[in-house]
Amino acid sequence: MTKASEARDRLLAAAGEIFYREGIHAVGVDRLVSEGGVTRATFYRHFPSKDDLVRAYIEREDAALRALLEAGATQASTPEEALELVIQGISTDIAQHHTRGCPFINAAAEFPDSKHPVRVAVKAHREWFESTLVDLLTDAGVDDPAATGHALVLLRDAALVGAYLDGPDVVVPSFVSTAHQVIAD
Amino acid sequence: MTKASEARDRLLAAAGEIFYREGIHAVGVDRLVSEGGVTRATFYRHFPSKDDLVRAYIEREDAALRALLEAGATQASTPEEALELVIQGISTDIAQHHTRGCPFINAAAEFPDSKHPVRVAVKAHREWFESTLVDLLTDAGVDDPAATGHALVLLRDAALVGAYLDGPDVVVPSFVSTAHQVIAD
DNA sequence: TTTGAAGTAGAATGATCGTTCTGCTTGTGA
DNA sequence: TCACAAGCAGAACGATCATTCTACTTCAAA
Repeated sequence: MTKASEARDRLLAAAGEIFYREGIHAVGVDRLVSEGGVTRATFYRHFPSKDDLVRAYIEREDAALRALLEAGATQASTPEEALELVIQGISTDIAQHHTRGCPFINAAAEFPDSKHPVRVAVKAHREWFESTLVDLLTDAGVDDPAATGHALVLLRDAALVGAYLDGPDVVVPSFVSTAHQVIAD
Repeated sequence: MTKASEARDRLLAAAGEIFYREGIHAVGVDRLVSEGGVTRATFYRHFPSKDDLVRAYIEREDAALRALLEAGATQASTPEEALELVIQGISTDIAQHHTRGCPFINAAAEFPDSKHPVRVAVKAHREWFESTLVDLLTDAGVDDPAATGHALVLLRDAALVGAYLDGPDVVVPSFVSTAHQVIAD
């Protein structure tokens, strides 16, 4: 577990907001420390470099989505209900919080090297998300859960990107109906 | 029409390659002029600022895709055939050229301001692409061409992003089959 | 009681950013 | 012939980049 630290939490929270809203290479350490209410020394005490803060930001987004899915999984009584909760959870998440696209896709756009820690973290997130969907689809008895799971991952990508570039009002309903269609087979 | 200039063409071609492969904020003018075989003075003679070069890069990508679709449209004898050529054209384009994601989505990730010229150019491209698809779908007599056209735009987004992050071998076939399914209704 | 880690504040590093400048050469149209 | 735009080469601008540093304070555990 990461050590508890108010300053670290403040910095990471501010960085998450700014990185998502304005991009990663576009914001400097000056912005990060001033908006985080933290000094440069404190920054580099907790993160060896800016890249490490970026990786922590990606892993934080990953953890948030895992929590979202786990909440749905424990709340549901059937696999079908769990799938429905996942779809609804993603929809409200897109409409309310992730209005600037997919944090993982956006980060990947800025890091072309697939071996960079940020890209590795993005890959890990996508693999977890897909395998979790495949498990749910298998439990629900869907035909070809592997292909359906992959299709749902792509659908979520499209929904997040589309909500950013075309607006959520058109895209989110389209995502919900297409997701149902894909699951129903 | 833009004035003919070897140096300008060289610079724009090199910039297109580098921006797409490595990102936009990540590459400086030094790289652009050295890889383009052009001096700084020539750079700023043709483009008032780096932002203008970025906009030219986006518009160049837009023009290339318009050419791709127009080639398919003139080659096909029926609307159904034209749609098929579009799907196949996008597929081979993703597998062969656009292996680093969607240039428009990637650029949008780096430019949060929706009024920025780059974002305006991206929006114009997406609106043209969607309306062109809707026209084709209307000619082909598909039910609800507006919704189907929008779904196809999202599918292409997902295919480009997925091919970059998960690999084209899994994603492109999935794109083709889902596109057919959406058109068939 | 004391040691040390964690915090604040701010100066300073060298590198790179986008942009502008001075000179010199070349080719083309008036 | 000559004027001028387009190209070359490279220095220089101030600003900002990520990172490191010194100096002082606070506070909890040993």
